[in-house]
Amino acid sequence: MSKSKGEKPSKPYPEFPLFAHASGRWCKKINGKFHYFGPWRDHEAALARYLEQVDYLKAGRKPPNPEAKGLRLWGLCNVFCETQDYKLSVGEIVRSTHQDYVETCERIVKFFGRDTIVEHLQAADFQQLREEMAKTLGLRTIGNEINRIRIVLKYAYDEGLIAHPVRFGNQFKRPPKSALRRQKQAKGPQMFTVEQARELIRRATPPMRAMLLLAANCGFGNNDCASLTFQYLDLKGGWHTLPRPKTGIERRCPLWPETVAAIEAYLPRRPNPQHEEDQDLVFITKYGLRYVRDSENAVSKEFAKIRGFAGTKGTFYWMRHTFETIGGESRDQVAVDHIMGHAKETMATEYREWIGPERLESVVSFVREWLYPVPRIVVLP
DNA sequence: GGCGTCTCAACGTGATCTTC
DNA sequence: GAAGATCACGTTGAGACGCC
Repeated sequence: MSKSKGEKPSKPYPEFPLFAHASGRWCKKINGKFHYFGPWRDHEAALARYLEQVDYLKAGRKPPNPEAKGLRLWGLCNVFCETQDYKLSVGEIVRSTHQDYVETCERIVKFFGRDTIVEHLQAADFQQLREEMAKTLGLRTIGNEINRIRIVLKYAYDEGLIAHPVRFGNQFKRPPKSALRRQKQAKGPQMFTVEQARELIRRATPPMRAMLLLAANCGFGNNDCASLTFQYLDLKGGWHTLPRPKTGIERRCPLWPETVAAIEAYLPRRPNPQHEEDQDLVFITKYGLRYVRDSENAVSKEFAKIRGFAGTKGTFYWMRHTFETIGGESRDQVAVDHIMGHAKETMATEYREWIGPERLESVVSFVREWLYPVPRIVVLP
């Protein structure tokens, strides 16, 4: 028995994406397979359905059933983001973390589709998402993103928005530490040779020379330099006692004569700070601002110029890596960690009350001899 | 002690605007 | 015109804490 479908219609307009299939329906071939979107008699409804489903079909996923009941992905993301808005407003999280969550929500809505029922997501869906992320993101970033995606979907279960936890599958986990280590090794060492370090210091502007010497001498990073205040700097005694801004970990370090001299050479040229709260900062940009601010890192940018002159690659932070590596050769890792401001919460650090200054001096002298070797006088017998 | 979860901060870059 | 500031976005490293 054949149904009469009438005369096969032509496209209502040239850009219309579907074609009239002999079965009486509007059709489109996607990924090598024919999909049907409605009868000839209602081309607008067929087009609307096509537009709803095309992204899912192109991605090789099943489009959601509009009649299906359950929490939709966009609904979950809205509620989750409202919670994060609140956390941001009361200071529980910072702006960058809030932004990370918003972008994670945007990513899963874009990939899975806004109308996807959360409880319909399966391990295979997450595997596809991971493969998609792997096309553009590094291992570390994929791990962090996977983390946040799991947080969003865990939130749905914790809040009672879905009856069962989402199954992510065995593949949708942070990359193992071994893989992260392999990727790091593949990139090669991120430190300067002694010739590169000397050339960078030699070619630097006065403030950058002082900052580079602080990095080589004390393992300072960009923000350490930008946050250093006179309160924590004893040029006469030759010590700094700046706690690490990132962690608040206490640390102190003896300064080389070269470092003291570079800071003293810079200070007469130090511009006046624009803002009252920056009065005590040692390093100020030529426009009177602090070097590292919310969306600006003038240390990185100024270093990039010097790096160009010196004909080397790397970042300012590599000098910190260099200190850690060369300092480690002194065989007193505890003293190196203290100077670096690393918090290693072991029982030993719990019981250790202090580290003698001679141990810190020994480490920085070791690095200094690497950078500025003293000619040895050999006394012949 | 090891690992997973959650969070935060630092680093890096490019386009565009502003100031000197 | 050059240098620095601003904005936006992406990437990476690491600490705190809880659970097994």
